[in-house]
Amino acid sequence: MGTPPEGPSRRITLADVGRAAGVSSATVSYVLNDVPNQKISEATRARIRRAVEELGYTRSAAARALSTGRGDTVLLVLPPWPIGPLIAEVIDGLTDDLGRQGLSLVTRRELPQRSVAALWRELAPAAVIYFGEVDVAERQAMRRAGTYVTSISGQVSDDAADLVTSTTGSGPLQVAYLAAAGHRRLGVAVPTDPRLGSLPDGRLAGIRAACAAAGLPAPDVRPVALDVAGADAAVAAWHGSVTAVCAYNDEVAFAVLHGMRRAGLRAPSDLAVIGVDDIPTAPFADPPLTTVKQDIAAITAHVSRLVGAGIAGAPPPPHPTRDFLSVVSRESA
Amino acid sequence: MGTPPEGPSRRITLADVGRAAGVSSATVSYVLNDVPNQKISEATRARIRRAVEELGYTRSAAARALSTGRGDTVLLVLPPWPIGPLIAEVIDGLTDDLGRQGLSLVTRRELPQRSVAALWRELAPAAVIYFGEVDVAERQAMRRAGTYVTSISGQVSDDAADLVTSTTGSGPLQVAYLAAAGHRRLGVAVPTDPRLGSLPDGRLAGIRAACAAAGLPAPDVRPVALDVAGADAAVAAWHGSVTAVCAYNDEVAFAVLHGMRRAGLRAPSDLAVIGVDDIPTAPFADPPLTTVKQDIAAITAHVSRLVGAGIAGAPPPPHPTRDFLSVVSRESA
DNA sequence: CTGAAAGCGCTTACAG
DNA sequence: CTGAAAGCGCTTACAG
Repeated sequence: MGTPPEGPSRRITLADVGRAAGVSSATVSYVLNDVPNQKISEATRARIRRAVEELGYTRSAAARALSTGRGDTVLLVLPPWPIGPLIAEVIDGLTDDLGRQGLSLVTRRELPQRSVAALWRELAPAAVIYFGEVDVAERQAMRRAGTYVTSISGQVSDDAADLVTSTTGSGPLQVAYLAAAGHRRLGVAVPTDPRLGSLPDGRLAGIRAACAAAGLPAPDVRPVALDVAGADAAVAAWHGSVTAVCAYNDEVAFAVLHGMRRAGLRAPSDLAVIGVDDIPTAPFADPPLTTVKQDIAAITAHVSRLVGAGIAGAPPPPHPTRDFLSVVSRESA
Repeated sequence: MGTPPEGPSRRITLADVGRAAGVSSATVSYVLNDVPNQKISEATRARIRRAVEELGYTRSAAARALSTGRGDTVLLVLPPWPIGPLIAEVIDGLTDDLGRQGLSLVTRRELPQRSVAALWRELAPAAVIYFGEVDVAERQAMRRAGTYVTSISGQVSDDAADLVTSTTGSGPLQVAYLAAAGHRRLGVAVPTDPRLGSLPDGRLAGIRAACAAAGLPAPDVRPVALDVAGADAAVAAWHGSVTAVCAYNDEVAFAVLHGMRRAGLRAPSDLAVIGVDDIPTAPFADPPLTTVKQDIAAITAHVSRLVGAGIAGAPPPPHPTRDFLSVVSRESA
């Protein structure tokens, strides 16, 4: 029913705890926040903690945010492209990892209408994590206001300070794997979803650079739509001219494999195919899909540490040397 | 660097806007919130709106939450099971739809350690949306405190008031589709992931009931692990004894199809297979997967309306009569 | 070793 | 038609 709350539902406050423990609310705040240089006896601390326990006190995020000028939330800005299982995993990992540090992950889709800056001002999050490119001016404004800003990005960043986490290198890894298997003429299958924006370009650049570095000819890049006939033309063009194709991701790889089946071609003999992501169905592709896997758990763990340190004003943790990337070799390449 | 914010980064407040517009902060608050019965001249309103614009004012979520006792956030409690593309879509849709109502979707994974109630007290969200079962006591406590609670659930709910959105029926739909195609002896492929908890049981119950209602014999239920050999035993057992299988979801269907390939069997002639979800790669299965699709956009739109009405204390929107479900018929069944 | 008090930025009866 | 003022629940110099 629409009846307003009534009766015994008053919120338990710091003052309530203080009263129960026989101290002021300030003291409670001190012990709850482990404020240093505040010599409070162990006995008092224990009494306070017990009162907290007994009353079931939880502090108000709003009040805390208001008085400190900064909340315990971390804003993850989701790009407008479709959220795949990978991003889901990232959200997941970040929620867990940050939660362990007392931070609440808040997710916001980046929409053309609503500016991130507006949401940022409203929420006053402790940090914001971008997923991809960051507007330089926006980032600076946030930093000036004391918000830690970082990004999980495919691009190499120009922001020396903390935009460090890179999840690329998948393209080069695909190329290296195929080159090691003796392939020299490579195709690249790029998706056609316009929502992906310039994302495929970055991946593509990585592949092109890797080909050049390895002394391979420039790859034969072709769009593959995610529908049943999407790969037909590309497969026809590749067949004979190219011996292996790097797919933008596993979904595109599935489309390519399907196109090959329609053309009576087999992987890897007629055309080797390698994906990116290792989605759950990758092992059940026909043939089972060789793909590049990102260690999402490691990525989120690192980003969480980065954010934690950044908020505390501590030096950032050393950037992991390994690349969070590996190829899982199955049968398609 | 770790330097604290300094210089011209003071936050713009209601009072600033009031000063600029030559009114009190209270008046600004009134026009910004469209408070009724507060006869403020159009001229004043315009002046205020211009000041807001010029100063780039955005109100502090924390202060607002603190003074109203309720934030503009909506907490979506994510179940501990793995987040698939479907849940990602739900998050997505809800973020969009609720955002349009001025509400911020906040997502929290349900973890064994951290209680939802604690987070709820901290955040003081306007509403919480569960994904599955809700603890009755917890729900009541939240409601008593004025938080709107609802759930997107597979189970039919006992909570007459507002736990209305049901996303099940996929099982019965699978059965109906197969029965219409002349199948009578059905298999069911259930996943083995322990994180799914009792979820498959609900689906299974639906399938069993549908079989009984359609006069079909009880289905032959078998677990299918999501690895390469996972479906082998089940496929061997089903072959000959059963003519079609309902997979718990598309991923399981992929595993079954893969097992069939390993056994030299073809769908649908040897065994028809139908999934649930219509994941992006479903059209590229071999053969293309027939599956039950949920209209996520419609679901999130409805839930958003439900939440919006619930928060406002308005009567809930009529429950949509259609079931958000349809089968997309491809070749596997 | 601990507390009184101001302040964070809003909302909202209440008074005029 | 509009404003002064109390209050939401914290944090944090400051005083003792």
